[in-house]
Amino acid sequence: MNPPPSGADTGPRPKRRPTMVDVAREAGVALRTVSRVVNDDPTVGETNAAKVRSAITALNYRPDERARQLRLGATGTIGAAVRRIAETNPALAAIEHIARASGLTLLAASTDFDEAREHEILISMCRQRLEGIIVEPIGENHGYLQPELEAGMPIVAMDRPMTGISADCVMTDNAAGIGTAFHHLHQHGHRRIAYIGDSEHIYSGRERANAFRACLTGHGQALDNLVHTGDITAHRIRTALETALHGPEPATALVTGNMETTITVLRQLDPEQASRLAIVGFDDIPLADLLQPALTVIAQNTTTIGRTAVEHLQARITNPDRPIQTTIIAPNLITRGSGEIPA
Amino acid sequence: MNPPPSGADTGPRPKRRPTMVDVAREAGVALRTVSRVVNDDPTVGETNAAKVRSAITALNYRPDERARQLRLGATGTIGAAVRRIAETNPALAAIEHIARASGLTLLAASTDFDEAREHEILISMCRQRLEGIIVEPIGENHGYLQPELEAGMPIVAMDRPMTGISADCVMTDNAAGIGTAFHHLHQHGHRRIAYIGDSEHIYSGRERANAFRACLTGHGQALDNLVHTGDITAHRIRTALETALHGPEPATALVTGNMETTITVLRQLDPEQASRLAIVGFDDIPLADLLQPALTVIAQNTTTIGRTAVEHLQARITNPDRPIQTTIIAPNLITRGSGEIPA
DNA sequence: CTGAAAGCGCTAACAC
DNA sequence: GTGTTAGCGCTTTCAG
Repeated sequence: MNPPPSGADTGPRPKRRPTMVDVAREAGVALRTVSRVVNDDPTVGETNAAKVRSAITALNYRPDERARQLRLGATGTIGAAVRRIAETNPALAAIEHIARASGLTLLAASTDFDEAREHEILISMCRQRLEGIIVEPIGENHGYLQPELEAGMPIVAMDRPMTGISADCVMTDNAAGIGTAFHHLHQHGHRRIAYIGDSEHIYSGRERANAFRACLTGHGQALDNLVHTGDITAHRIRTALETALHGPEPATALVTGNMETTITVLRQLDPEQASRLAIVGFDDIPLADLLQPALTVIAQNTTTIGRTAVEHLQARITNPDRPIQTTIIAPNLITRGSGEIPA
Repeated sequence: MNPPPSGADTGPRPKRRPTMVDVAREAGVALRTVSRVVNDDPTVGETNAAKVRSAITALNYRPDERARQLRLGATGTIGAAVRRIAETNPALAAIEHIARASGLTLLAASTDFDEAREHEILISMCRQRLEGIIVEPIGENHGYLQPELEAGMPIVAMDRPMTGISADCVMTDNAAGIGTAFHHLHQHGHRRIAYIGDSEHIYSGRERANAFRACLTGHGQALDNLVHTGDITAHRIRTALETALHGPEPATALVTGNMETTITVLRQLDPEQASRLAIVGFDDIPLADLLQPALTVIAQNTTTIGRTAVEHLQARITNPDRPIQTTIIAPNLITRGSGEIPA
């Protein structure tokens, strides 16, 4: 009913943001000149530059990055599809630092361990024409990315390889890590060493379990009741622990296959047990040094992994035809106490 | 020197991705028809739709989301400028979930506790015309955002308020949390309770220290040597602990002002000390239950905070003129053992 | 040093 | 149902 407040064109400011054309009109110069000022092109007369700048502040003008990118053809952004953003992930932290140092923006999203979600995120990133994508693969079939690779979208896998397509990959040397853990416990006198790990449906779960089996047979041992894999639930872990620790030949040492397994195991152990059972966990854990005993771990070189992933991505952006590379990075043993408990 | 391989237009495929025009040509239909098919517009004949679809797969066409957004005027993306991506941050996790559920993409970046970096990220997000921004403020002066707010960019602060401008904000009730911690220890018989916290240059550090002082004076106590604030370094924490625990009237209980302080304190305590000193930490800590004694904490309702931040953002996107709101969310006491040690 | 005009890839009036 | 056409806001030849 009510008309806008009197004063024809001083009413409620229209919500449309001013564009470069508006600035040009306000400054009384050509569009081209505004563009030059905005992009710090030195070939602009000081008087005009000043007029443009004051028009910019007067109108509250901000360049639209989307239009710029559309015209330029490049987004200056790389994507990271990780399993969990917002959770400790030193590799992602490294990726962010390096991307920033290279002048790239990072668009990060969580796949949340969900294959459909991963698919959605990756396709969306492709449609946004990101310069490249780093992904911690989840799904069992990434064939749908084949067209994207062919169209020249650089994609690098981190932590596990892709399935069904061949792409660059950076990951930890799982077998070496398990070997180091086993060897360490063996050197401390343990002859019955058990392994509890993640499901063998998952690539790293499979790799690590197999590596552990190889350690056992390499030492002429049978696998009997020493290797326990599956989903990580309190119930399954408890059963595995009972089998391993209470048989006729109880294990005196334990290798846990990833961070989540390690934590679940520790929650099942009472302090007295924890002080007698030697444990080496795969993956470092925040606050591992504050536990009693402090936790000995196989720590992935997460920073190196993240850095290498960005480097591979940049190399492929520069040269799309380079051969596909897989880089395996050795983890480190960090001794803190739990792995040095004698047999 | 060498000409491209013979066969004029079958040479190495040009890197340019096909556009809608290419698809239209290939399918022998108009651009508009392709657009309709891509956007699932039902008003397309089945024969044409089929032709378009096969042209799309033949050419390996993917729509360019940037052009689409430029034309549509909306990005469907919100930004989160947090202190540390890739570190445990349940609020960020909540933001991501809700954003996704609302069909919004989340662009996350780390300010890394760096004021200049924060400035850069926020301005960049504004230039990208994100639908809105959630920020964990770092800097001491956010006046540079005033023009953005005026231009209608929705910005919500999380965890601390902005300085120098007024914007929506969601944060924890710091005073209530400190009060709860103090009261809990007091109820367990402690009469000398010390506080060690972050620098009072930081908003939450200041709020919590002041709240603790209010608790002391409210109980008729002097502040003498009981409140220690400053940067979180091992050296400063050690000094603070010595002053608090070894004076003529040693404290029997301790409130630590944030997660980092708590961890640094725990690293300074030998197990014997830890078993006698009552501690309540502000902020929950992963694995707090595995420590000995398990750590009693004031846990922020991080999920609620994240959810509320997105809700405020969406409300402001919908109605830019709504009054500015600050929401304070009470934290919870989680008793695990360390806070229930008697005096 | 500056300005007019074309076009990045897409959507949406508006004809037919 | 389908095609024509004019932009979204920017950069950039190419003339002045």
